[in-house]
Amino acid sequence: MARPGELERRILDLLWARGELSVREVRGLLGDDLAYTTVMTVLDRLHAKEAVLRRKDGLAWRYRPRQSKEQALADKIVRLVPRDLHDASPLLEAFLDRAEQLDDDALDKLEALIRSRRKERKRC
Amino acid sequence: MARPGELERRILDLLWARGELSVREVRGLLGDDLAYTTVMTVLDRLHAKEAVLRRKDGLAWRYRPRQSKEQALADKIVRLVPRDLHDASPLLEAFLDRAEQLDDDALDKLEALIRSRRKERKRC
DNA sequence: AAAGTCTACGACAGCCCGTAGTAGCGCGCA
DNA sequence: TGCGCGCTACTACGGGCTGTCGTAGACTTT
Repeated sequence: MARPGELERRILDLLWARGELSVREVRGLLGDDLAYTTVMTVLDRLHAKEAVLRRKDGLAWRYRPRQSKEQALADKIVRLVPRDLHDASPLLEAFLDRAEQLDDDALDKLEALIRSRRKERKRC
Repeated sequence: MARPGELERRILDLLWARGELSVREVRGLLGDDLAYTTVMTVLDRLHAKEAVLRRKDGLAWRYRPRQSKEQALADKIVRLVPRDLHDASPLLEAFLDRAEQLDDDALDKLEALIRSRRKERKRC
C-alpha cells in the first residue's frame, strides 16, 4: 500500500475528471486488477463520509463528487489552519508558490475577490 | 479519543508556545492526567517523524519544534496541493470563500503578495 | 430456470495514534 | 557503597481508518 488514502484519492480524481461513474467504470479506469468489491467498498465509504453523492441507475449506483476538487481542497486547508494563526503570509506564500501559472487575469480576479471580501466584512 | 493526532497537535502547540520543553514539563502543561510515559512516547514519535528536535540536558531530553508553526502549516499545504495545479485561482477563490478566519491583515498581505507577483512577472 | 450483475455486510491485515507498563541505566544521597 | 529517584528504551494493546476481498442475496436478462 502507498500512503493511506491513496486509493480513495485516485478514485475521487476519476470522478472529478469524468463527472459520474459506476463501480464498474471506476474499476476499469483504475486499471489495477482490483476486485469489483474493493472498488465498491471504497465508493461506499466515500459515500458514507459524504465525499460523494450517488444516484440509482437501474440496479446500480452511479457516483459523483459532492463538491469540486478545488472546494474539497480548500475545505481541507481551512480545516488545517488554526484559528489563532497570527501570521498568515507563509500560508499564502505556500499557495502562490504552487501557482506558477497565475496570469494577470487570475491576479485581477483575486484582487477583485479581496476587495469584495473587504466590503462584506465591513458590512457585518 | 478526539480526532487522531489530537494529542500530538496539542504537544506541538505547547512547544511552539514555549520553545523548548522536557517530557515532565509538557506533561505538566497538558494538565490531563496522562502517564509520564504516554507523553514520552508521543514526543519520541514526533522526534522519529522529525517533527521535533531534541537535545540532551543531563539525563533527560529537551524537545523543540523543528520548524515554525507557520512553516509546518505551509509544508502541509504544499503536500496537499497537487503539483500539477495549473490554474490556482479556483482554489484560491474557494479558499477565500471558506476562510472566514482571514482577517484584514491577511487580506493586506495577500494583496501585497499579488503586487509583488505582478512586478516579478513584468521583469521576466 | 440459469447465468450474469449489483448490492449489502462482514472480515482481516496493516498502519497510525492514544495510552501505558516494565526494565534498565545513571546520578546523587544516606 | 548501595539505594532510590528520575529518565529512557522497548514492548504492548486497543481502536480507527484504509486497502483488499469473499459470501450471500436480490434483481435482470436471456
